[in-house]
Amino acid sequence: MYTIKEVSKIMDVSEHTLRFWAKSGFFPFIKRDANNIRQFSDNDLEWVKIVKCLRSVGTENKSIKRYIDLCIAGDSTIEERYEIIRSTKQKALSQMEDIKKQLDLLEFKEKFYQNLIKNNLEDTWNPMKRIKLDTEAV
Amino acid sequence: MYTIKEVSKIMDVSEHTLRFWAKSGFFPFIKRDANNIRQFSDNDLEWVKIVKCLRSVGTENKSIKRYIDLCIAGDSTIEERYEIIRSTKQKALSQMEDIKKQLDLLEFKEKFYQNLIKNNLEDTWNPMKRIKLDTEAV
DNA sequence: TACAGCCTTAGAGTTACTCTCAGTCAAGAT
DNA sequence: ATCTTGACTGAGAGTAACTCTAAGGCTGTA
Repeated sequence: MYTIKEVSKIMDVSEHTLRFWAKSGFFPFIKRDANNIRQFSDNDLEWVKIVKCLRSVGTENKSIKRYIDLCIAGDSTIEERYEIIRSTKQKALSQMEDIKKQLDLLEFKEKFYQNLIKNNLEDTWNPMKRIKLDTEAV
Repeated sequence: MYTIKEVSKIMDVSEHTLRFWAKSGFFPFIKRDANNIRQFSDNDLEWVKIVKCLRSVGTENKSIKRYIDLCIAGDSTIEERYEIIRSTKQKALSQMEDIKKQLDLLEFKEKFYQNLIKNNLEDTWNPMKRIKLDTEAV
């Protein structure tokens, strides 16, 4: 059993956010002790994990709540849950593709600046060697 | 030369957002025609592209403005711009890693639901075959 | 008795849009 | 000559998902 502080450290989610998510109905199974303090079980950590996963792919909290509610509802919702997971996976894959493209651009810029720095150093004695690319400001 | 509507389509950014970004000082080079209408050049599209790139990796608008201002300032800011690009690239790489991890979880869940669906269909005549994983709700 | 750690509700602040007016202007079609 | 379209502006409300502070309360330990 873990306190909210421990869960915050283990899962790298702020206590604020964990309480916010709890209030949003994302963790319906968390037990409380005699003093009303949340006691996260290992299984509860799995719920934090899936919520984190859905959030990190940009799933809205409303849709996360929907998924949780479907889980609670039981076996009759399995197909809908399966579809949610599948479409989330597709979303994650297209995000991967997007980040790859952005990485290409960033690597191009990185090399561009590396060359620029090299040339500028040479400029110390040869000011004619400057190169500019059209995408860069004067 | 492109109108804002065309740029919106080409770059897949809403006109609202383009004007918002323009007002934020992200496109200092856009020319206007006699009627004050923005005329995006191909070079301006490159600026939209880098802004999109920085945003998609989660760079704050404040930092994007900083980068643009450094570009305007000229050669003396090349090293700082290089560092920004490098750290942004690192950020993108760690986001890739994160998405990969989330994909692992989503694929695990996907298979889990596939099995569940298979077993539930068999349950039609054999109700004893049900399997549940502890991470799933009743 | 002080303090740390947990709890609650309420509410303000933040970021980056997102959208809706309301009003202006100019070019082209009817 | 008027109407429609597409662009512009500024103001301002709304949104999501936090993020943080404040105020107050309980409990177990030093």
